[in-house]
Amino acid sequence: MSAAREESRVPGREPLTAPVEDYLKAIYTIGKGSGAAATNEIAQRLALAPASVSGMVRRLADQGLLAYERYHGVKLTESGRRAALRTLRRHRVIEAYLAEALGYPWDRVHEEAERLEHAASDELVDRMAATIGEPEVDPHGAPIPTKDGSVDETVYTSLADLAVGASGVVVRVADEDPEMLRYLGELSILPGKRITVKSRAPYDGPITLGSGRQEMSIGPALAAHVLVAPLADRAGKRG
Amino acid sequence: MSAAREESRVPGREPLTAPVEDYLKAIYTIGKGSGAAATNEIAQRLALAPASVSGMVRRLADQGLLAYERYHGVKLTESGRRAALRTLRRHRVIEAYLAEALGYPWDRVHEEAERLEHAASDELVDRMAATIGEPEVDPHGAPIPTKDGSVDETVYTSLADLAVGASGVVVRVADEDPEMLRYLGELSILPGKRITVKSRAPYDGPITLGSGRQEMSIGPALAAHVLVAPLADRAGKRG
DNA sequence: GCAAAAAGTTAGGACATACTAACTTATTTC
DNA sequence: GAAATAAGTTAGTATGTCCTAACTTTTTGC
Repeated sequence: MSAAREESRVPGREPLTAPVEDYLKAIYTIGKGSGAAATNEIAQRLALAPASVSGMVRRLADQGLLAYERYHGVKLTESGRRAALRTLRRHRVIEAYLAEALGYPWDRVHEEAERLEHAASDELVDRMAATIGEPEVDPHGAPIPTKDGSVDETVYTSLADLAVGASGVVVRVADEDPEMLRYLGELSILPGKRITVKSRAPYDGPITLGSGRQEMSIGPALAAHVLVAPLADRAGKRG
Repeated sequence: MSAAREESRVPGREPLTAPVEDYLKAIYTIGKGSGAAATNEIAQRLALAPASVSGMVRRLADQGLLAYERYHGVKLTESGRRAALRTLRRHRVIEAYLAEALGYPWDRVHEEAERLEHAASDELVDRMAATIGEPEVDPHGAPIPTKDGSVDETVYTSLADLAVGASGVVVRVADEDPEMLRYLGELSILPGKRITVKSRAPYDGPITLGSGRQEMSIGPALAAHVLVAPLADRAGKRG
């Protein structure tokens, strides 16, 4: 009976709990591309008290999922990174599937995926991906990790950093805030859209954008959440 | 801050945890049609120690989900019944969806649904149901509760109880054991199949069945897991 | 380079869920 | 109807995750 309960004691193969998966995801996205994640950042992203993070982080280090030095933040180990990417893949495949196959509006896929990612098996996720044609990005443009754990880690410019006069194609928008997503949708600032920065008012003022014949103005906070692939600047700076 | 955490304190509207949903489902299926559920039965169905059930059952009673009298089993309250049926609906819609939309084999939908049922929102479940045409039963023939909490509670005869010479249409098979489902699939004892009991060997011996031109023999344990709607007996007893 | 501020940690506790061991109540059997 | 058996409960404990309060370490700003 105790044997039955200890089943697969292969080290590092025990299924991770939902909170653990959330920590790993958070740490991965914070420290994306090598950086370390600070306790407070993790706490903020997960809406937890910093003290809780200290505690959890120590346990995760014991499990070999991350490297932890007291007072100096954490970094995922290879095994932690793999686990994080597995969860991220689930999340993004599920988002894409909900949007594609079930007609979910793009502002609500995140919340639903946030719960399903912990319950869906790898097989389910793979079937979903296959059914909608192995998408490479989720509905917000975030790249979907492959099964073997590789992701596109290209770093894009945000609309807030694009020079006046420059153009870019929207590749990705922040996915967590439904209201923001609805607003971006209204403005039709969507992945794939081509946008030009017409002008930028001083003192963090509004940024005026052109897209096709449309012209609009958004604040820098919003602009920071829109990532673009810059296009060869056809016009130089003007404005 | 404490206000933010106590949010929706409407009594009986707090989201239920996965274990609680599992208890309610188990209690519902055990006491289906009014009966009370015994502690040991609940424990067995959930693979828990009876002591754990005693503890949980008291908490569920405090929450108004069931009526509990020490040493005398439990019965769901109306609110408990509603919660159980909500979970059962999720489970069965998910099973049906996995089979229909994602090509899941019928012996594996149960396990996957067992986890997803706790993570899927009502909206997701409703979209799934709509997408596959509002099915009335899951892949094993179990009736899907409607959104407003009604279910078909017809009690069917099992193949083990069908008289020799009698015929019936398979309406439902037990859903939990993948191996059994695969075996039934091989024999093509599937919901919708018409089957006649040809003979029954004494002392719990094998039951011989006819279905179309096919003839086969199964044990009474397996037969007990196949529910049928008896057909008017066209031939009287013979054999 | 030291004081104030920020960041992070430990201590101690809560809650949900499970367990085993020991006990109590109910049911069965003769 | 009393003893044996079955069913169910309580007591005490463990684990995972979270919290607040108090403390320590690091960083920042002059």
